[in-house]
Amino acid sequence: MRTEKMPTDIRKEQIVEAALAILSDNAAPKLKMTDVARQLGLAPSALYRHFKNRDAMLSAILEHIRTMLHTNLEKVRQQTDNAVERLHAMLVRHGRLIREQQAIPRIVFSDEIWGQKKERRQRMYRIVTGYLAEIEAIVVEGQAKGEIRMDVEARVVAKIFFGIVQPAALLWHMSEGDFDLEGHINDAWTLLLEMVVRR
Amino acid sequence: MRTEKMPTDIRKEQIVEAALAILSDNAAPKLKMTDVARQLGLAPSALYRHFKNRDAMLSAILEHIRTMLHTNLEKVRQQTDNAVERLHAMLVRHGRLIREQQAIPRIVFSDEIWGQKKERRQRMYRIVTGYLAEIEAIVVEGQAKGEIRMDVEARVVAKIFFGIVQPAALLWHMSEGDFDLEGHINDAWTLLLEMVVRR
DNA sequence: TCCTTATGTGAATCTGATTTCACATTAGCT
DNA sequence: AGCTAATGTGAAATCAGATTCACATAAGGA
Repeated sequence: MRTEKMPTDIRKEQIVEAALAILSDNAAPKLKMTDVARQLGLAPSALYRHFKNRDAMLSAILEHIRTMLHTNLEKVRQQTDNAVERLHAMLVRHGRLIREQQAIPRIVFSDEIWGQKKERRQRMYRIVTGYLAEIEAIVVEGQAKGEIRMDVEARVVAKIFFGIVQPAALLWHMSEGDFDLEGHINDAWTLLLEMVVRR
Repeated sequence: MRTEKMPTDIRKEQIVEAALAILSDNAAPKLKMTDVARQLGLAPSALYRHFKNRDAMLSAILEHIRTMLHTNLEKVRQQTDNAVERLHAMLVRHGRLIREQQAIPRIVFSDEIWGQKKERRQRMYRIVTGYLAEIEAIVVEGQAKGEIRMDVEARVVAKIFFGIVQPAALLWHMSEGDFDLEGHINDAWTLLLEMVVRR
């Protein structure tokens, strides 16, 4: 295997992506430096040229996930102006994300997060609540434009949204793809829709 | 510390409970044999008198959790006959469970489950789906008695229920108790109620 | 009470992973 | 082309935690 030298900024990206790929692969229990290195055809020690240690690498991964979520949201915002449609689009996209990026729930729930570093848990908490806040914002805008009924609290809708997506990820995961992801999302959407637009 | 000899059936119980206690303690990252032993004032090696290995111990813990969930449900069934009240009672109890037994989400999400053993993941999947099935049953009974509208699928209600409880656990956890658990459950209940009884 | 066996112990071992280090190579600048 | 700093490597050090084992002890039945 040919392993070229890479400028560290690119290599860092590659490492993060390799890590996500590994985590998305159902077989992988815990993220090992060795595995990440192999994925790139590098020696484990090479990783330390780019990250101080495993911990720093994990931080970079977290950041990458945050960005993915945010980007997702931006795209939906551009895709349509209507709040209800936006919520739906978010759900659908999230379904895809769950399929393709199993890494996300994997990380969110992993011991890495819950372990030692209180700091990391807080970081994750901020990512999640930040995401919720963005969804909430969509709802609030929708309410202002009369697309969404006023008497449900936006904050609650956001949490319900989260509540659709998160267990779906979990169940899909546990079932090794057996769980009917789309079905669940459709069902949930029907109810959410009714909840949000009807009186 | 005085450490008496214990018949293995009692000791097993103690070990499982010690493990849960450790996991419920926010400080604990991963469940270490050493920690479990210390909690009981035993030498680590003593644990191996009661469980073949760490893995067997984890299995016992899973089983214990399954029992807890099931017991919870049984109590609610006895508490009231009305399906809607039952759902509410379940929510409230679950809130308590989240507070007191942080161990449960901890285990459910842990690497222990997702790691190596496919078998264990399946076991967990069965526990969760079993629980969902029981909630679904409550809904179905409620529908038969006219307490719950017929045109929402029981299966979906069960998942929504799960969707209320699970993210709550996660957020409460991440926030180190800062997250407004009761508020969330109340809000969610209001919506669920409307969804389930209104047309 | 005596014996047998289950339970407990501490030290040693095994395992699997992260990390460090001295050395090699390549990229890219002048 | 030649130099230098950045990147990569393999072997070895380190670490943490699970597990084993030979030995100790106490519980409970005969």
